[in-house]
Amino acid sequence: MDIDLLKKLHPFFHKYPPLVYKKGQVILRPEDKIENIYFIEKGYIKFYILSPEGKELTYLIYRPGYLFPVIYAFLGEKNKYYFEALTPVVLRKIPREIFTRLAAKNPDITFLLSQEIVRRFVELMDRAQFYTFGRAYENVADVLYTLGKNMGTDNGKSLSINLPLGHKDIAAIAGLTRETVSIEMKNLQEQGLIIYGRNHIVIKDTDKFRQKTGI
Amino acid sequence: MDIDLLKKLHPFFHKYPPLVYKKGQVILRPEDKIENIYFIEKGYIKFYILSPEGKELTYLIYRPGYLFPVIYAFLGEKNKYYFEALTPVVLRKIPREIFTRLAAKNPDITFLLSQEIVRRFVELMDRAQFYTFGRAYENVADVLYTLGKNMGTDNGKSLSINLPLGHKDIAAIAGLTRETVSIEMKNLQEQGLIIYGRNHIVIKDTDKFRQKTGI
DNA sequence: CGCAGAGTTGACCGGCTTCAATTAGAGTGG
DNA sequence: CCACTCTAATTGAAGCCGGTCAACTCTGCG
Repeated sequence: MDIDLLKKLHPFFHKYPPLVYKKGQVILRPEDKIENIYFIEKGYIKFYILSPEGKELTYLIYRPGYLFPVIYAFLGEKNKYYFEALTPVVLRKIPREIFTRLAAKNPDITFLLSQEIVRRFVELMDRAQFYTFGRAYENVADVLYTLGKNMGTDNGKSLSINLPLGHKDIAAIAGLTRETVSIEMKNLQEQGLIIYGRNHIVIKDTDKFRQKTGI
Repeated sequence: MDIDLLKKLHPFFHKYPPLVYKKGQVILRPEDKIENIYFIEKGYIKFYILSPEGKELTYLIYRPGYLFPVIYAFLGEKNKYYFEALTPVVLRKIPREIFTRLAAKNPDITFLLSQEIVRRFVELMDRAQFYTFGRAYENVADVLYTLGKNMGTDNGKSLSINLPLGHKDIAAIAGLTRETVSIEMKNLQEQGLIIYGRNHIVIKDTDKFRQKTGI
């Protein structure tokens, strides 16, 4: 787990001053030149792109312990993406070249980071299946389940996601419209599979949820 | 470029005997236990998944110099994917734990590999945009362009992809049906933007292609 | 109280899929 | 070299899912 990553990286970043962002604030936008690597100490970050027509597609949500933008940490290309505080966050930033040197000297960090990247890669591949083949309800179900697994707390049978996710946030992850997500969320609630609240979503019975939704 | 990776990795893998596969042969399937890491010395590998209904989704095509399955090299989870020879290939395989040790001792290899993984990550994210927002013709255009950039030879103005890609192969990458791809490929040919042949695709004028297709 | 943002509902539309029938082309064996 | 086979590609018709648009409700909050 990336708890390791949090432990490993924290000492290096801790000497830099904490940066606090409020929910909804954009930390990096496409035009920004990437000179720093950010470390998430607290809170959640939404990583998304805006299509030319202004539609949002959320690729991933980052949790404490992760770094961004990893792409530029490794490749140094031009930025195309948005990084936004999904909740209040505390970050630390470190100049890119210092991070690169750090990674070169600490192969265990590079390895752990690679693991994390691969893990996210797999997550994106799984999502891609639903983008292309999935029905709307499968797509929504997969988003909820994936969020639960990655961000949620596992209460044995149930799974709670304590994030302020509105229908449109879910829509942006699922690649659907808000209206469609509304319909599917209502279905899931009526089937008694989830509880949906302002700041949390609960998958009541994970096995039942997966079985009923077919994911 | 991963020419570096090829150079870096070749010495380590060279002592293992070459494995030859014919076009169309499946090298790894979901049921297989992953005990080895494969290195592509020659040829191209298709990396895909089969949905429960039997539909194929091709995530990526790997070229010489790359390793697979990277996911299991780093994570060691259960395999879900297919790896198949898209052309005749020559591989070398190395036991997983030996590779892991190799990576731990050579941070430069881990770093280069991470770069490659991130590069593929970006490729997949770009594709995801077209899965969700794109029209069929944009989707197809993007597949061709991405293949050209990654696998093709750049002749200044034009871009040749020397792979045996049928319409259904392109459909599996684009996440569309073969019929739809047929229509879009015909459009592209009639517009004089591409030449399509049994073993090659040529994007005649890259700039014009991008401009006309809007990608 | 009024406003803004979030969610609901329903009608309509359109692009892609699905299904089916046909044609074209490549590879094989006699 | 020609029939045979199999897969790939083409074409067309029909249907459906989800998108779009618009009107409405609900909620929290200043």
